[in-house]
Amino acid sequence: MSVVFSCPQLDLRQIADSGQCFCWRPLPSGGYAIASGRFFTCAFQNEDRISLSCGPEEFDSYWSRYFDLETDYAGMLGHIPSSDKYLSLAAQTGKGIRILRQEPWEVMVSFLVSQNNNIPRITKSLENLRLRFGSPVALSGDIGEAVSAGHGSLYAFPSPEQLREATLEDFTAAGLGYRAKYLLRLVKDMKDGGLQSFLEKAEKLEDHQVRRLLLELYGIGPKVADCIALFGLHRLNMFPVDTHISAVLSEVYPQGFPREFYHGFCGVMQQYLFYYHLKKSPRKK
DNA sequence: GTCCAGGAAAAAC
DNA sequence: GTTTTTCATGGA
Repeated sequence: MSVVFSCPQLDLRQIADSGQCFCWRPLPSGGYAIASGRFFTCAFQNEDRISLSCGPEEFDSYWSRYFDLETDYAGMLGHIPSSDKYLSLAAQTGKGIRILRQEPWEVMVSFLVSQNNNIPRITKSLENLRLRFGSPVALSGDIGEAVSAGHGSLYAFPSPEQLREATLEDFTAAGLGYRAKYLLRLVKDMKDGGLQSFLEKAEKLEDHQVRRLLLELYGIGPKVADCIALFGLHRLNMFPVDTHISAVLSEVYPQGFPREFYHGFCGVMQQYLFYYHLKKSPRKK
């Protein structure tokens, strides 16, 4: 069973390489196995046409929203003036990137682990958490074959409650390094409905207040807070500054990035800049 | 061996 | 209040 849809501003490979999600596994056949929440699908692309291995009901209720299909990315791209050569080139390079509506908890943990770390190891650590503490996801037959062939994840990301019995040693063994103590505290704070009340509280707040709320959590600083707000809470105006963006700012925008001009969707521009700089950086697989 | 990776907490100034 | 040091770990 599959759903096919068309979307010009959606490139699976670009999204997979954009560093906003760590739960996509490339399949030998060219697509990706994607795990999010209690759902699991395989995605394939042929030019503008995307194919998802799920039923129409699951597409309407989950994946359509996940891929942020109702947001107008073409309009944002069109807002970039040709006078900004660098951003124009970056946006042209990554015009298929969208900000996914991922599960907030998965994003919180992912970017907590991401600090002073590299993408392959982040991916590995999160995968370890799934294998050790997550529940197996239900797969229909054809998906199961595709996934097992690609050694994809067959486990959902563990909830705070599923992680409650985990010890510091467990998280260290998963490869978190010194970040293990951060996750231990985060689980303690978010279990037993803590996550739900946190999200309900955040929903009512302005961007800068959400940021402040996130900063109160142990192990979450400015950059990680912005990433969680952008990728986990879909606050599209957040502009996380990491090592890559910092390099771009000093090289291209010594006066600072014109955030006011892109008010409301600075985070999308940040993704274009990040992806472009990441692609140019020497560290390749 | 050294350096770096989507940084943040703790210590030192 | 601002700057510097420390923190695990694996890969180049």
